[in-house]
Amino acid sequence: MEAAKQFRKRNAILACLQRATTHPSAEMVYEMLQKEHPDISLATVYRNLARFKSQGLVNSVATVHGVERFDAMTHPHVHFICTLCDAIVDLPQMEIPESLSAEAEEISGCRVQNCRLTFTGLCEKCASK
Amino acid sequence: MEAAKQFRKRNAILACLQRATTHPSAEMVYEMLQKEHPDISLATVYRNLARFKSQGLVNSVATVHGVERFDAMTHPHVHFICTLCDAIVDLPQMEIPESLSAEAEEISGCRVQNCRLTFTGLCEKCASK
DNA sequence: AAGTAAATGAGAACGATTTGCAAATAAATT
DNA sequence: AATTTATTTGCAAATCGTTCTCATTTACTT
Repeated sequence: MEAAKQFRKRNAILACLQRATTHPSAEMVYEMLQKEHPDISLATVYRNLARFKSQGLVNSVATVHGVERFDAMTHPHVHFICTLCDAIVDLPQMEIPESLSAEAEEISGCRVQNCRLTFTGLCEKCASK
Repeated sequence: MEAAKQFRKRNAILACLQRATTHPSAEMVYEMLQKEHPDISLATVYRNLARFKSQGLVNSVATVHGVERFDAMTHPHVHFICTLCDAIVDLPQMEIPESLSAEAEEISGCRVQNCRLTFTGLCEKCASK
């Protein structure tokens, strides 16, 4: 009973995402979990990310340089992506007007399920160089 | 002088993008050019898309299922992506308020260069099934 | 404890994109 | 027009993120 009970890696992956503020990629999650779970496999990270996505627990925020980035904040919000350092930050102060989706539906006849507002440019750090 | 003068493939690729309304991927551009240029190479398409992007002639609109999609309309506008058939359509009737970028800059200290508003859901065709 | 189902690790497979290199084409120079 | 130089291209190999296969381990049920 000494040996720490072996919890599912899945929980660790979700928890990692929930505490992250960096909108990490699969690889980043894998690296962040190295201390806690040195034996984790990258495949497990990918598998569980896919599962979380299909469960709606996690969203894909963007693909930056061919790398998908994730977010456990599923409530739609605004993002900023730095084109220099690839940082993705939330802009929680900005609201996406509810009315936008309705407007899009009316105009296009599409059924809108999701809305994403993303700015790109230079983040504060990179801009001040 | 009989033989048609050999124009650069580059022009054909850009022209193809400019007349396309589908926000094609590199592969789609390649296929669309088959009749006109059966000897074109996929690598050439990729190379020129990268060049156009760095020149600001073409924008990357989204990455759908790991495939990058392009647009020669560089003026920022609204897109809708169908999660069923992967179609990407413009919603030119919807405007992105200029003020949004300024607001984002004030709030975050970032330097905003670009803004993207994207809806996802079911397109008209797919919704009516 | 045995049997079944789900989760995982390791590495192979896959697919989109990039790159190296030699040949083809265009542009510049004489 | 011939020669040199720079750019563009086709092809195939390489790269890299992601997915898949399969054998093993872990959890659950009886």
